[in-house]
Amino acid sequence: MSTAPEPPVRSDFIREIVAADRAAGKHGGRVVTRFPPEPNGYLHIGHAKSICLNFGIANEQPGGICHLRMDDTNPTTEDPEYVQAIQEDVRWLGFDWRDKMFFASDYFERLYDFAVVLIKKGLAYVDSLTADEMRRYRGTLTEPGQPSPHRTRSIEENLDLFRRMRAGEFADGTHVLRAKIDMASPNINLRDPVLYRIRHVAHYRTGTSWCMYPSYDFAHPLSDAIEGITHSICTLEFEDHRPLYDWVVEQCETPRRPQQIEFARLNVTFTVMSKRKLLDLVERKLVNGWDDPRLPTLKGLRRRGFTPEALRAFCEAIGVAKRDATVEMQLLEHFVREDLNKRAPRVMAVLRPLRLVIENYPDGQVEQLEAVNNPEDASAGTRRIPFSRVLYIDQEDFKEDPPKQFFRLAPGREVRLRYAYIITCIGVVKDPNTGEITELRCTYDPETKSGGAQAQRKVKATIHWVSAAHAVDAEIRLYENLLLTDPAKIPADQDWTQHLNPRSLERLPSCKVEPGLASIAPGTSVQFERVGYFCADPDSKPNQLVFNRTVTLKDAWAKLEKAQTPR
RNA sequence: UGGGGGAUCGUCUAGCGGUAGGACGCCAGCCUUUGGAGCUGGCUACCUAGGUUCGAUUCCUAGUCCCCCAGCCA
Repeated sequence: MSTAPEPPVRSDFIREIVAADRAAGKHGGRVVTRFPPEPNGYLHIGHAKSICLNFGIANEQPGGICHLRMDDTNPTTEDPEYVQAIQEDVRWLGFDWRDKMFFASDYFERLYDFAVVLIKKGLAYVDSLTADEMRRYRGTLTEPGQPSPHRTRSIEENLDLFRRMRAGEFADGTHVLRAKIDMASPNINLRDPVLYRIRHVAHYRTGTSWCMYPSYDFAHPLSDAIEGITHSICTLEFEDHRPLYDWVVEQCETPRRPQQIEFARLNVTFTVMSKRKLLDLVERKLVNGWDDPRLPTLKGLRRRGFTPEALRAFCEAIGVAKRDATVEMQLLEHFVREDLNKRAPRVMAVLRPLRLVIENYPDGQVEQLEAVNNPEDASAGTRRIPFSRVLYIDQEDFKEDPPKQFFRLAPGREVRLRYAYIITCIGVVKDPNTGEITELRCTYDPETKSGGAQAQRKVKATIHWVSAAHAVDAEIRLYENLLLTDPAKIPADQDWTQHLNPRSLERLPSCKVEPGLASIAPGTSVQFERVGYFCADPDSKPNQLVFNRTVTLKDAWAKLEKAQTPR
């Protein structure tokens, strides 16, 4: 398979390094990257940035390839369910690892051998301090650490102890294997980091073959080296692990020496990205599972109606750099709108129905009116929608006492019904007890039918509608920001969930949508004209459709209204 | 107060000694049978102070501020 490399749309400091390395013949001119998630949670949009970067770079280079590797060195939190989900998400995003799917757990035996090499070189030792003691010996940010009393164990004793650790002779926490580097290093990562810890826990892939597991700092660089990774791209917090990364590949004398490069992770306003917080939301049932459309998980975004194209365009637009950055949610929304505007068929849906009767329209008459499916795409064609005497319009499109600049329906006013007629409101029916408006009485002008003689007449507004007798029932779920505050601005001593937006989900159970939608497949995106982009939810049933609002349309009136009513 | 990083429009991001550019956002207007889309115009930035230089966002010096690190997590 020799697909031509894709030209990079824009460059960044990492692509510059890769290009320079390639030009200089470093790594034999090869470019091999990897995306190395730990299968202990679901992927989110921050991972998407990393996926787009790693696969993007590989795809741009002749012969370049990106591996998918499960960094599964901690059996206590990992699960095959996540492995499955991660693969689905990466594929859904549009990337292909071909046959390069790997597991760090497949390297356990080789990793063990590397550890033995280190011990034999006098560069690793078995320590028997408790976790607490080890912490005290480590020193602090400003004070050097002290050597463990076990630091001087003989190579023979270390070899023996390490073998017995593997054999299962010791309980959890009684011994660890540590690198022997420098307890006085100003870089705390170099103060004899732990390489192996005992955990009598079954691993989801290796079962009970092992009762000790390598740490990230040991397994990661070696996994990269084993796979021949050339550029090991990770986030900023690993920057001061790089000397350790280099030490491990150097001292283990691996034939290949990958190079670690760090970039700033993605933050997005009004949402959370940390695994801990996401898990918190799911476990405390503050959201409805990992695919809750309010979550920035890829599963959540997919269910919400975000497309892979939009996500990739977003990841490209945000760039790659080293400074901490928080991208505005509006940028993400911009890219879904841009994508869906080109592709989503237009349909009409009424979210909060208000009954409207056209007094001079013949009772029992039904017309099939022609409507354009997508003004941005002529090939999408047209469809027929039924029109009759009794309709529903959205409550928002009528005001008994319209404010300035409100162009829609009001007593005595006329508006166009999209693809239909111009109507005039001649009466308002109210519930005698509550005063609530229950029905609008209108007349229509038969000459103003769409495409007809008077159709060109200018009116201030066009509103959407559905025919009451023909409409299909639907539940529509509206979403807003998960948080009211940017997580970065929440004080650390505060429970961040206090800042959750109580209106992040609003269910509208009694919506009416046009009949053509009756058999829409879950996952399909449409535009509800004048309202927003929506995606059919898997909860949909034949006579009870469910839609998720992906994003609103830009709304000039909402902005005006907000400006007019100072709080 | 140790070490590692980073500071450019409101937000991301470009710049590699020679007029500070792009995207989102915002504002104004045009257009419109979606107050959508589209189009036009506009808005706002080099952390500070010195120095080198004909010329500094870029190089040097000294500060300031922000982020990360004291897991047997990754």
